[in-house]
Amino acid sequence: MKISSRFTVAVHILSLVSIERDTRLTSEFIAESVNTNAVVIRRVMGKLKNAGLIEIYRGQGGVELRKPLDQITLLEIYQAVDVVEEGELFQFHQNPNPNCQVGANIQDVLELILLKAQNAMESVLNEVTLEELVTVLSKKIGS
Amino acid sequence: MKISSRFTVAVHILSLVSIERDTRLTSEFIAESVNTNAVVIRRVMGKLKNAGLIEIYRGQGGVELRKPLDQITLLEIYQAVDVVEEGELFQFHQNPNPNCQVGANIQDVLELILLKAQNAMESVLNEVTLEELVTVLSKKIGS
DNA sequence: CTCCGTTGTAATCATTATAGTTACATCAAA
DNA sequence: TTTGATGTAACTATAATGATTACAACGGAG
Repeated sequence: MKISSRFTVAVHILSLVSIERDTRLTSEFIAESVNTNAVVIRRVMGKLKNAGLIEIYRGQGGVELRKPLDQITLLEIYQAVDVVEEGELFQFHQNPNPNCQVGANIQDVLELILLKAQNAMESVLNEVTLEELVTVLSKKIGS
Repeated sequence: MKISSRFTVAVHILSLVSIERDTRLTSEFIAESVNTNAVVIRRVMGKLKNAGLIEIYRGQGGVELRKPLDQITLLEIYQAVDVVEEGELFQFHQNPNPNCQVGANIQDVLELILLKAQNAMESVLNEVTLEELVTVLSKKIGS
């Protein structure tokens, strides 16, 4: 199991938008950088737009960030593209036997722990902003 | 996206084995507690056996833990059932454009962060033993 | 030694998510 | 009005998941 590349693609897109501020980016251009189809890019960008992270210009094309880089966290991007449902990273089996003492109670007990685990992962994403990422990326590109 | 129920089913199985120590558990019995097919249980148990967590008796049936409860962490169970590949919780898009500065460098930068995120999640699993879980579960059953 | 219930595992199937692709209506600027 | 871009539906291929059937192999009870 892997978390959909929609998330890493979204980060790629936003980094591009940030670094190529002077260029008028089209979905076709971005698709070439990511190495996928332009429609895939448009779909991800549609979600980023719905989340209020970017503005997309029809007609002539072009994308703009709607928030300062240091106010966009990786968690926001992750949530924008719907890769993991809230509190449901781990799949439980449906309808365990309520007549079995273990079956009747295991999920409540386990769920507490798994929520904590998911939360720990997402907290890391919440602590990193696009600004930090782009700074490191720019340095890497410059060198 | 959700992490396969193999993991939560495996925890269910091991809890049952621990709590029903006096019973000779068959895959059919366990399947009724989980509410699934006996073959699904046997497949998960096969992985737990390969990981050295349980001993399974053919012929008459029956399962036994091969390690003390306090020496089995949820992380070990998670790894035993192969639900997430090591360091690959997040899917990257394959072959980003090496001629694009962002495409050529974004993955290295992002990977560091995502490994940290995965690690944070798995660390929580590593901090919880079956003993702790079964203790809470038993209390809940007793009350 | 044979019988019987159980495990181990292959094979098949339905369902779902992902990602790619084509097609085309809609839009906005030149 | 033309042109090139976006938005989105529709379809496809691929893969993972979980359920199910079938059956060989095993091992204890009689």
